[in-house]
Amino acid sequence: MGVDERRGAVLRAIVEEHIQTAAPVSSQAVARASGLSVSSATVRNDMTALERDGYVSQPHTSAGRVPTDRGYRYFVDRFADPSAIEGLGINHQRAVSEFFRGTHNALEELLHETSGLLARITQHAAVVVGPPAESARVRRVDLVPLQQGQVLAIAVLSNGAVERELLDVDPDLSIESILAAERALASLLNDSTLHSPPMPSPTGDAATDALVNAAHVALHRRAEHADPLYVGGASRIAQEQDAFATTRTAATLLELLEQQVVVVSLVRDLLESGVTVSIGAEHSIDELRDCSLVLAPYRIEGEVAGTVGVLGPTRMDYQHALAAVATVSQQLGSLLSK
Amino acid sequence: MGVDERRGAVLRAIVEEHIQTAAPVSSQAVARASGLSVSSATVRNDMTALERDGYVSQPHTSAGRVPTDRGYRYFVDRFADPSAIEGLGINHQRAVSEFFRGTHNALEELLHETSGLLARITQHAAVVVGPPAESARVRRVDLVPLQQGQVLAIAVLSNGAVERELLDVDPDLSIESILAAERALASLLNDSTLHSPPMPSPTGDAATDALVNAAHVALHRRAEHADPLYVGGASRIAQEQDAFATTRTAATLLELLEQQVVVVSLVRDLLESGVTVSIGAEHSIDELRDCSLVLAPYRIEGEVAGTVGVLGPTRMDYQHALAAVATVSQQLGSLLSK
DNA sequence: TACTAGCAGTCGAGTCTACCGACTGCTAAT
DNA sequence: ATTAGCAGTCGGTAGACTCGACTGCTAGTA
Repeated sequence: MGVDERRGAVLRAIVEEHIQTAAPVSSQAVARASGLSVSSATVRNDMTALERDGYVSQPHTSAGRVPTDRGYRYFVDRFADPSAIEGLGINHQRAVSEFFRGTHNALEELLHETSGLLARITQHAAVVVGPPAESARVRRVDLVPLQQGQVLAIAVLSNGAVERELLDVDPDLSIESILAAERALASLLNDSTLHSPPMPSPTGDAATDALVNAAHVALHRRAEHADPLYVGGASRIAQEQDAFATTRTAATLLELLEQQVVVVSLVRDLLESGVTVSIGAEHSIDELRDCSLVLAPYRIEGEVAGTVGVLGPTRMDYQHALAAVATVSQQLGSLLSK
Repeated sequence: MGVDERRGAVLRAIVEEHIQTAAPVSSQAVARASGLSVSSATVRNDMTALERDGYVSQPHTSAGRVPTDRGYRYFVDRFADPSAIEGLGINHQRAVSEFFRGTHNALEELLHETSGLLARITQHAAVVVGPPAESARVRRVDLVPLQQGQVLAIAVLSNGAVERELLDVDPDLSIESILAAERALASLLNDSTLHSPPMPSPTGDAATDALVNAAHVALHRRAEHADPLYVGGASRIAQEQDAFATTRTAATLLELLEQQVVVVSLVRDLLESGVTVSIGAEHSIDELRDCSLVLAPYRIEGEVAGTVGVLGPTRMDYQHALAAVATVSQQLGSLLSK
């Protein structure tokens, strides 16, 4: 076995051991656990080399080594097999299957529950990004008068999502005008996507036209900037006492998840560049310095529709997380494709 | 000033000081801050009496006093004026007004954003319980076929809420049957509440009847057990380092909020018995032993429709929290009443 | 050249001690 | 009834010390 190969094995042992124990890993522990039959002294030599190259670091002089972001990266690229669904364990596999075999409600709830499932099996916070409303076709449009001067515009999309916007209208607007607007909207939008920009489409009646336009604009706007984020198991972040040492960071993390927007765009950016594992400082958001993100897109009828992901400390079980997101995304996709 | 009166003042000073400093309060501090002109020795005597009666306690022998749940209770009952909206401060008042003057979307979003507002001004986690769907009238019912064998049932309620359930149906069901079912449902439900139990209503066609019934049952079930909880500022819980000493409790708290159901029923129970402030162990849920809950119902057209509340450590600023929930609930109610 | 054994050195973490200071409780005086 | 003053209690902090888990290095071996 060449020396480079052995160093890889040493790094692997360090990562695996550290993931298990959460403590710096000593040369002895590696010599014992790696399966290599070399002495701890040899491991020590390799460790200094690994440290020189930036794969591991020492918290302080007389301590074992801890993987750096770069070390984790090497480990993931080299040793983690994303297709290894067997990394899940039979119990979790069964849990996933059962979950998706059960009955579910409209899209939003399914996605929310999926994030809970993923959190449960990975023991980390989980995120699910829904399919963008853009790609779904409009199945129905309603304009429902709620009270004087208020109309609720509702669009039902082919994927089961329901977009709605409250509109303020002229209180004296007649029911007939609303109905006319509804008809006009229906013929305008049905079977098209909400993504396409609103176009004027005169019906002859000014009040009706105004309402049609307002509803169209509102629904379009919503479809534009809302692919919602579902977060499950956020409380796990608070449990990760050791990883997010200061309570401070845990709190800011939770806040970040509450705000949603940052996370959504991060996930989208990562996935667009084909990244499925983002480790520590690799992503640019400062609050996520100590976190890793393991992602998998799910496909509806072949098209990438959204993303499921796990958010945990950099010291996380990547094998397991990868297997979990792979399984869940696959099953979610096939359920949604039906 | 009688001795009982003075003891009340001492207790008040202890509570107020403790809320500010988070530390046990010494007799000197009380003598200095209470406005009473007595010596610390006198205060000490009163303190032993207060301790004997269970209003305060000593963390250890040579420490100051800390209010007990009972002490907070007395303080709230006696000194906190729930109608004291001026306890909010002009800035917060303005923030609330501006929030409600801005435009908002459908009910669910408004409530969610309201929880965020309340969290922001109180610096604690906030909850909003939505109006029960039961009381709202049905404005529209849709049955939208999504794909072979799937129909989405949608009910739009007069309060702007939209309830939906996904139904599995016979894949060969004709469009006409679905339309017929939709018409039947509309005449069955329009202007009534979802609360009333489903009744058979034969139309003559078996398949249609089955669908009508399935939709009705599903929507009714949903209206029954779903008055949803909106949680804002959950991350504040993690920030309360001192109050929820162990990370453990913070995590379980967050989990509780995620599960929703426990909190919803607690809030409902409390409000039914007219309680607006529940302190520490007063509520029976063990995980909330160190928390207080400050609630205010909001009314839509005179009827109690839901609740807004603040969830914080027992050591919280009750004055401010009371003022906040009072203002927010009042404004939320009047917005929803329109 | 590649590896190993063994030793010296480093440093964190835990324990012990002593001490300071912040309180209280009590007593005696007003 | 109130107060002043004093003695006693106890948590928290700082310093000294030890222990043990490491590493790095050097010299020796295959």
